[in-house]
Amino acid sequence: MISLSSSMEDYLEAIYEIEREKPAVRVRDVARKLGVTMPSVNGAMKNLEALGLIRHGRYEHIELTETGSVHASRIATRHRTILVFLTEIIGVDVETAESEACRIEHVLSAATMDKFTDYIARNLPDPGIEITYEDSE
Amino acid sequence: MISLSSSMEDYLEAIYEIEREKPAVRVRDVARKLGVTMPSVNGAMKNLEALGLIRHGRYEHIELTETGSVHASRIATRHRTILVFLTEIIGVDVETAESEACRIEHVLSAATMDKFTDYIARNLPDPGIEITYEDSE
DNA sequence: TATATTTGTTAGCGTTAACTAACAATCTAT
DNA sequence: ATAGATTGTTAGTTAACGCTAACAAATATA
Repeated sequence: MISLSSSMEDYLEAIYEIEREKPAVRVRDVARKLGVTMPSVNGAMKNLEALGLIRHGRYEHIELTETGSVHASRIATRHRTILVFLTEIIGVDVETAESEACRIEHVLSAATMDKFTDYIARNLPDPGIEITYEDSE
Repeated sequence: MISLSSSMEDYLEAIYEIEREKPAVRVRDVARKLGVTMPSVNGAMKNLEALGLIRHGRYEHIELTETGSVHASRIATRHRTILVFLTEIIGVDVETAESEACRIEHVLSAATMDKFTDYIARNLPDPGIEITYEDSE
């Protein structure tokens, strides 16, 4: 099981999101999305490439590998879960929730995440949200 | 408003807790509680002293200042709130919740903490009502 | 009291991860 | 085709924060 730092998880997640927004992911996009400089992205990309999570030729665009994609989507799911939880259940405003989800997503165990998912499924006040969970009733 | 790193908050909180367990707080105690070496504690103490949050003479015991105490108790309260939330509401086991509370406590805004407190107050399982927050099948 | 053990400190190193400055490649538009 | 803008890279710095090794003070004990 690959274990990544919060920082590397952020990069991976950013790439994953940009992949869904644009035809190609470039260093510049990642830098912009995360609010860091391009050299920082460059260093991180070397790191993620060494871990087999992305492919990135010099001056080329960035791609997630299969493994990288699996990891990234796991992180993205955590993010969404925490976001829904904070906004829909706890009542935190979207902006705050967004920024706090970014940090919480790195610190919860898989087991706790599952409990969150279950709890949300059973307690969502408004069932008409675009994410559907299993019927628990 | 003083802003501390997660690491410094951990040290402050540890001192606060040890103060309630023992007559004097020593470098050794903090090191043991946080699972770091004494030199690490030493460095952190210099840091916290420079910030006016503790007093610590060479080879002497460690004390929280008034400001330090206020900060530390705020962190401790966050910790307890998150712990209660994870165990009582979400149903995470105490051990996992303890370790995750340690990390979440550093990343939530005061506003979000308030929402959590409110939510807990409104949703703490009441012995008189049949609410299940664990999978009870 | 002298020595051993425990506790505290200092110095110096390694890692992570950000940054700036300078340089290189690529792309765009004339 | 080439000048200028944009994007990417490299090198080197900085800061936080952990560590080990070595030394110093304090405490306990023979």
